[in-house]
Amino acid sequence: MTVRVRFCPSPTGSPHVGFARAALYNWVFARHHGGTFVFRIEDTDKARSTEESYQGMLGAMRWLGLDWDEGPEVGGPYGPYRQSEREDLYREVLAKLAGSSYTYDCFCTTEEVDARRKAAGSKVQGYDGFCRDLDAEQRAAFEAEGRAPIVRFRMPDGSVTWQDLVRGEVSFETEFVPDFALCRANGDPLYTLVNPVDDALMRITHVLRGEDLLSSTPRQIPLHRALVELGVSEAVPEFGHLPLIMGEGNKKLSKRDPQAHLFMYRDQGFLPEGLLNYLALLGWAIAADRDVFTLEEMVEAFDIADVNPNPARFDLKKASAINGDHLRMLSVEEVTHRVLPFLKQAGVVGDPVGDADAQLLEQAMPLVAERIGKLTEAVDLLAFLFVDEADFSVDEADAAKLLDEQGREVVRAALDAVEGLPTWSTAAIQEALQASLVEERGLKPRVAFGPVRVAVTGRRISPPLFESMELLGRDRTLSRLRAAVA
RNA sequence: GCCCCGUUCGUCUAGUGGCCCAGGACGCUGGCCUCUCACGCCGGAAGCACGGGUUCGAAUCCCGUACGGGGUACCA
Repeated sequence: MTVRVRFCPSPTGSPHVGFARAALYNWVFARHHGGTFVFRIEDTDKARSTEESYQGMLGAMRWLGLDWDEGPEVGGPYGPYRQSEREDLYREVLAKLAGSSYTYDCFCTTEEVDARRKAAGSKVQGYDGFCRDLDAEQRAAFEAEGRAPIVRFRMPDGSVTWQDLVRGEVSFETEFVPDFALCRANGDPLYTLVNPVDDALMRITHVLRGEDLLSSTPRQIPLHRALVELGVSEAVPEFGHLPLIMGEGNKKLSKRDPQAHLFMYRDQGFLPEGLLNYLALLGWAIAADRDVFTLEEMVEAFDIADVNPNPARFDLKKASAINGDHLRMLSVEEVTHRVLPFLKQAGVVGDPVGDADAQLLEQAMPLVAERIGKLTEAVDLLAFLFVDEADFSVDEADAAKLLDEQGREVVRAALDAVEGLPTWSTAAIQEALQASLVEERGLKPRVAFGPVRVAVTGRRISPPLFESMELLGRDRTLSRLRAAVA
């Protein structure tokens, strides 16, 4: 049997980290088994779905590098893949169900149901089955009142049990699972119908989703069985419920939580492979003593049975650390390529990049590639090399600390030592400063080079000083040293 | 309230009855390296929720309790 899995977000709001994790696990599962990864858009809720959000979902998948075999823009044999374009299909299936004994028409309002539940002192919430066995006369009476019925699924007696791919055996007594609505009174199909119907129609074999949907499974399995019985599909899929990702306060990470937003990580300079690696760790481990790996390695090693069922807290610090490890796995050329958009956006280099800047960048990147944990950090480290001399400024707080009277004295000495250098090279600069400041004046290296660093780069934290001075060039370096002591 | 799921260092995890007086990672912390910051290296503190069983033997199996989470719509 060929594995077919799907990832089916609702385009409401911006994609969040739970989105990325669910997409990742489904994608990896499909790739591991050589199966098909279906991307479907669940936009049946017309009031909440937006085109902007839809575009965001596609953009998020592309940024993450999770490609889909069937879905929007690539098509496939079971399309269309946006539920808003599948309404005819749902109405067709709904008609089949309505013509069977698996469903019944229900005329009750929510208020009536609540009132009856309350009066009966029932512990169970939701529908009470009032309309299950209406006769023709009762139907006629409701219709005479002008009521439009909805279609409800008739839950079977007994229990629903399945082998959850992540949790093992899970079982619900159906007395606690009320008959549920499949459509609105106006005929609009609901998620309860549409999600399992699409899984059935698209021949999905494994449903991997968040634990928040665990309690909808005892409704979906009987519905799937009915669909098989009615010839709509061939088999009931297997289910696996992934642990939820928790945020602050140990609540499910919600769209309201700023840490939840995927694009925040992209904009902060996370690598998609770094974020994905971290997300994979929330519920899965590749080995006992290892937690940095590539997507390919994950595809190779992934087994849904190894996924941990308990919820995990999102830890930004560890996510950053893993991201840093991935950054250091990249070649300098690759880091340069990834950093470039951030440099352009910050206006550090032009767009397109000029020849001189490109050359300078190529020389400077080896100095910064290893010392950043996020792509945006390169911008701060590199800006001093590219800025127009007129716009160069020294960080005030850093200047206050290091360019005091004593610091300026050091800078004067540095200026003397370096001004007449016959060759302007890292080695020559280092030798001259070392001799003058450390050996001659007996200064500790950090005391000697700190003020010079601030004067030349504008900050206490910078790429290595002597290399920086060489790259900056003699003229600009000297003018900055003079400016610092003026 | 009711139903379901879960519970190993602060956090993420390894562990599927003896290899565990519990291993790794992030974080924290002492030190080394060092022109700053990172990186790298060496060391430290820190955990099997609790109570009963089962067993020669339990972090691992069973029951209960506590705690946490999810669900409970004509949302998805």
